[in-house]
Amino acid sequence: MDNNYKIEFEKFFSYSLSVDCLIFGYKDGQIHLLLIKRNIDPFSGEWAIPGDLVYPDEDLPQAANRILFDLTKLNDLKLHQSETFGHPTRHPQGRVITCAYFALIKIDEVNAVASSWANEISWIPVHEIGKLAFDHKLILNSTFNNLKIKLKTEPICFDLLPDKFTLNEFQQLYEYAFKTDFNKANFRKKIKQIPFVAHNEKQTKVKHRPAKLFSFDQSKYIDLVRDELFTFKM
Amino acid sequence: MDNNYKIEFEKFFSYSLSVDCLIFGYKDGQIHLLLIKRNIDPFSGEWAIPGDLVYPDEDLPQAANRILFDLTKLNDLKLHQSETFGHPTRHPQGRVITCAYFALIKIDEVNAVASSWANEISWIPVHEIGKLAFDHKLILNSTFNNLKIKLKTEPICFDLLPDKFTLNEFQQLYEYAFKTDFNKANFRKKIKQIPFVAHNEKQTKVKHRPAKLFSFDQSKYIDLVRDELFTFKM
DNA sequence: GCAAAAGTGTTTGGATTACACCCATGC
DNA sequence: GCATGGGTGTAATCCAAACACTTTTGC
Repeated sequence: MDNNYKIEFEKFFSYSLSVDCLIFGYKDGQIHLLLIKRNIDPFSGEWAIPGDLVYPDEDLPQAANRILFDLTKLNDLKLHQSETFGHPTRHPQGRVITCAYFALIKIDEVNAVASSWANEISWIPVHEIGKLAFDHKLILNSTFNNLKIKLKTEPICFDLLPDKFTLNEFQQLYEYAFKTDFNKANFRKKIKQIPFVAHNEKQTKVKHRPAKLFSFDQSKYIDLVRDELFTFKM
Repeated sequence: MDNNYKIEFEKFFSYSLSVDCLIFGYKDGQIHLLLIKRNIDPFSGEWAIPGDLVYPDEDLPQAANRILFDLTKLNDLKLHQSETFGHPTRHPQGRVITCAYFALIKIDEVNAVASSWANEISWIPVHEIGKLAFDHKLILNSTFNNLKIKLKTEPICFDLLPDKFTLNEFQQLYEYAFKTDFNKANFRKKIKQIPFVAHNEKQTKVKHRPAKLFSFDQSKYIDLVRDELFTFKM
């Protein structure tokens, strides 16, 4: 960005608007976040949450979906709005207000790729993320909190889990998110009401008794909720 | 820098940013929202949520606090961020992104006043609010939902209740918010753990047995939470 | 057989619910 | 006295936590 550019910027407009897109995935018992390594100043070389300015005539979720698509080639995923950050000095080069969205993806079904604006990307376990560019650590903390709140009341964990999962993978997702251990027997009693499809398939390549595979029964869930026979609660 | 570039640029950054401030109060067993009657187009003559453009060098909560102060002369209240709305056509005169905040006030301690930009204001029970200007009905619905979620997990009900309240006023606040009736004896058992100051005073001017007055014991609450002896849950 | 994790049953104590009853005040 | 809401006790039930136990696989 050359200097003229910045002068024009400040002369005509006092602020601009961006969205940041926090893409969460689950593997190896850990919730990961997709980060990009910045290759332009400011914060060149540092890890950041993917984001971009909102285009004219583009709705905010649409902008977030564009970023998501650029990185994952995934389309039309459910986006969850998180917090909006607008502190006057949060961006060193001008006033940029950013609205954070998060998306949950089945990590084994995508191959996140570098894009024009992100030549190095990486999945990093949420609890191991250190310093980030801008105020992105704040954005992550706030957004992960929002994710945790939704994990308690909506069946969005199944957006993170693979289509077929074991009950232990399911349990470990919550154990990682809330940093607590649950008793296996009690956990299974609690989730008994959740509508699952029990497959005949089992885990393979494990050196112990293989676990049964389950799927979330989306259509049965919708029916149950419609008839007020069940509310998801963890 | 050539001229084309500049035109592109202006187009790109021709948004403006506002905050809307939803001010809730509680009286007569109902949660009320402070609305203003617009006296300029668009939507002149219609009811709307108070809001204003964000000033340069002003943080978002600061802008919301400014609106709150203009209308109520209250300062430094806790503001809760709600949803951000940015649909390209949500404002008929241009692209305006708005970030919604809500504040909870003790309605009997303020005297909401008209201001330069709001010559008619009114407290309206939340469940009786009809059509509003712009997409303000959407904003209200989303924000009242956020309020309800926080009412379940944080002791913010005491920001709405008067300093000294009866247990029935307390109960009725939740009954109004969630549109359900609670059993009195069971409700009182549930709230037994909440730290209250029990006053010797009683209700006056009621034509039945006067109820005892209580206050929320803020400092005890903070101690209990710090020591993880209590979490607010309704 | 052994290690490792899958998977299930029992007991207990605390919380939730339904319901019944008594109490204090104004008129 | 009676109407009105304030205020409390009991018993049945449900739910969550703690814990122990059996099962199935690989090696």
